[in-house]
Amino acid sequence: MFDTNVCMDNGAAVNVKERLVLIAEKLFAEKGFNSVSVREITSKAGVNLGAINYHFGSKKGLYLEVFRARFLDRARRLRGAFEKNLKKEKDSLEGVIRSLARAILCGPLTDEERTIHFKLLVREMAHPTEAFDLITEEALKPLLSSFEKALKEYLPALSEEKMRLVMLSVLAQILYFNFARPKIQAATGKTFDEEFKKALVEHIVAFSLKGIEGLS
Amino acid sequence: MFDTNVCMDNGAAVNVKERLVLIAEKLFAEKGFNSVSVREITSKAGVNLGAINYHFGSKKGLYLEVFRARFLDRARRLRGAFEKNLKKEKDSLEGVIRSLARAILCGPLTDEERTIHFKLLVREMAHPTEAFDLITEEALKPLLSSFEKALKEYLPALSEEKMRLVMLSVLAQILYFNFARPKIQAATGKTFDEEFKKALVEHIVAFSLKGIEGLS
DNA sequence: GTCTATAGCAGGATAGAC
DNA sequence: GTCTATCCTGCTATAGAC
Repeated sequence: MFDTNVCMDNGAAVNVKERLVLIAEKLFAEKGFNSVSVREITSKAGVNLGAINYHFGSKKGLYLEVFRARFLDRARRLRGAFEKNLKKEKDSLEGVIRSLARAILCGPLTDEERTIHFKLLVREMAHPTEAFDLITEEALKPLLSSFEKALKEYLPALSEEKMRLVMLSVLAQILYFNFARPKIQAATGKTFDEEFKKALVEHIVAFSLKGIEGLS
Repeated sequence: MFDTNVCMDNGAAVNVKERLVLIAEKLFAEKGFNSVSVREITSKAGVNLGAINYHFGSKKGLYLEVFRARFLDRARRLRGAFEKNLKKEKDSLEGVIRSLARAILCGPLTDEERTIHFKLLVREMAHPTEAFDLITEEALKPLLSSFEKALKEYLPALSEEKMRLVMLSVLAQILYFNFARPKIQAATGKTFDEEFKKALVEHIVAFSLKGIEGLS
């Protein structure tokens, strides 16, 4: 009669498995793997305590599923947006930087998705688990090699080593502005609204563009 | 006869309380508060399980003591080094940036101290606890206002808002290069030795200097 | 001050009814 | 597939011997 896996939650129909992944990634991003309990996940998802072990085998299995099912999808959308931006932007170094910054900060991700995405990423970078290789191979390498290839067109003389450092400096700012919101708010006195985010994008583009040009 | 609080550990004489703080800050930095147990701390410190509650009241008390006794001391040394560098450096914007970058990355802290310091800082920025206010008021604000004051001399036209963003961009890179070592190593193929660290300093100085100049 | 023992609780995982 | 009840482990914190 009814598909008992499906229910209405905030207007979005999702089954139990999906709901667990959705709630879990929020909590894992916010507090880290060890600071989240299966009891918290299941109660917030409104499902049974045993559901995680039934569907994913273990808490760790759910954590990995978050990356397989959600993180990688977002990473692909980010990379797609970057490459689409590249074609639209004017043919310049600034165009390349702007394409990346816009893809990540104004791109296909909602504000909440972006927060989750980069908090998960930073956590894995600081304290790698089994998900680290997956992220590196399937998400970071493809995006960074696209970026590197685009940069090389305008900076043919820049050594590969400097190129890597440049990409890390840009990444550092993007990750930091997403990760350290409490500090950013304390330092600037601003709330993280759309206007402020746009100012951040402009800042990162301007700062990084000159920084990169200065190295060549 | 003997002071039973004192023992030799790797050549350094420290009492039980100090040993606990020393070991605890390493573990808290590496894994985060919730992922470290008092059993792990006491056993690695070679002291009794009850010692933490006896000396600090609770695990949280020990965590706060890490910041009061160790973090703030390092922060003061960092700020002192920055201001000392400022006097020695040539009178220029580059001198200001270099003073900060050198203070933090080649300054009074050992490599291990720097790793611990900035991992603790990033954790508090991402997920503030009671220690956050302490850090902000006693460590970050003093250093950043020194930096801001020095910058203003060479960039009188730069708005306060842009100044704040600049400082955050510089901080972002420093934090990231200290926090995301696994990723940095994966991306560059380098080990984190002295030579590589020097290259990182040079990179951050060069990248940020041009980035800042471009904004004025 | 330092130790052992243990209280008291929360964690992940599982078994078995429905 | 879902639920409840429960096992067992590990946690923080404390009490009390020495």
